[in-house]
Amino acid sequence: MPTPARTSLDAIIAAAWTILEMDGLEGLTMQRVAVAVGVRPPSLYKRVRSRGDLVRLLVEDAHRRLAAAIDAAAGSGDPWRDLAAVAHAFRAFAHAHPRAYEIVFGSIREDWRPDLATLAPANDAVLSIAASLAGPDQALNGARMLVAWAHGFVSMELAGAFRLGGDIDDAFTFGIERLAVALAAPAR
Amino acid sequence: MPTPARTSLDAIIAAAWTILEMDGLEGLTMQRVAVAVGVRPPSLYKRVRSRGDLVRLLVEDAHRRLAAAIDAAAGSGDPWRDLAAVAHAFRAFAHAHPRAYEIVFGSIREDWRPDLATLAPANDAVLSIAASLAGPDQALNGARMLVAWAHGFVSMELAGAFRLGGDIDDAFTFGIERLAVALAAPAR
DNA sequence: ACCTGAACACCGTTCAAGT
DNA sequence: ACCTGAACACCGTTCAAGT
Repeated sequence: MPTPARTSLDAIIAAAWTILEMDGLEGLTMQRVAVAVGVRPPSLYKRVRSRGDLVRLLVEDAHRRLAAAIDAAAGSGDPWRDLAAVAHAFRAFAHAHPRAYEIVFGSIREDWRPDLATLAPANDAVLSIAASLAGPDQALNGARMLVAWAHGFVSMELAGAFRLGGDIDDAFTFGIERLAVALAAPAR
Repeated sequence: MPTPARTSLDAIIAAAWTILEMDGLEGLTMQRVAVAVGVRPPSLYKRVRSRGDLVRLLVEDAHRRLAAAIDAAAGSGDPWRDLAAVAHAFRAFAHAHPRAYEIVFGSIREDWRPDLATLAPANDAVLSIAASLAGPDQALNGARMLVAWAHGFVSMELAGAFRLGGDIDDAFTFGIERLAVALAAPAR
């Protein structure tokens, strides 16, 4: 005799986000998710293959949201302005959703990595900025320099790694300005 | 009646490194460490307060080794040459000891973070390079830009995040050259 | 068709008991 | 003084049994 579904994949993902943003990956247990959606742990396996699978769904979701935020920030037509806008949007996302940011860049695991297409809008935006500033030949190198710097800065900031004082906002703005100069400058 | 010690803190740390480099943080269990040093899990708590405490010891050790590698690479007197040497030493360390690198930059946890003094040699080397290139007023901002870029690049590389093809070594060299230009250039 | 209790193989950690 | 088995409170996951 069929039993009505007592939860859903969407409810599970929503509950997982709440727990993840509160207590991080290590706090995200199947037991806590089960309690949050009102079923017993074994029932979760009707919607999700494993805990790892659930994490993969969250990583994909986070990728999509980050890509959308970056894409929305670009498009002014001025690469200098776009660079600053994208960098600030990137950092703002990380500050607003630190755990989401963390799992996007922190999950080494092959099986948690979403499709390249999910990130395509963000990739395109950054590549276009880099091509405008550094020329099409150096677009990929330039984009990698931009993303590496932005990710390194934000992840160190979130990790509390900037411990020598000074103004962090100022350091971020400094980086944006000098990066634009560096990309636009001819190689020495 | 006293019993002779059957293991030591050094043996525990050495075993932990082997396990960590092989299977990462999640593979580092007290049970596996105990087996590796030839005691039962409860005995580990005579040398180490907790698993977290053991991880903290590893993080400290990794910090020291990374700082030493960076310090050794600098000191030519030429900031352009030093910048390249330090960047390559930094990347080489990450490639040679990916898990050690990972726990140095990846551990958000307050209680795992070692003393600032452990990193002092590396901080000094990078600050000195940045001061030479960008001037003393922008030394801290410049150093933060350098470290953010290097860490972002290497961590993305280790995570397999550069997925659009192209030559990664080339992108790294490109970054070094443009960073030097960017720091040495006057603000626009 | 979905949910559940019971079970299994793991964790980290504590502690009384052994030597 | 150090080591151990047993125990506790947790994990993720499977599966037969219930509705």
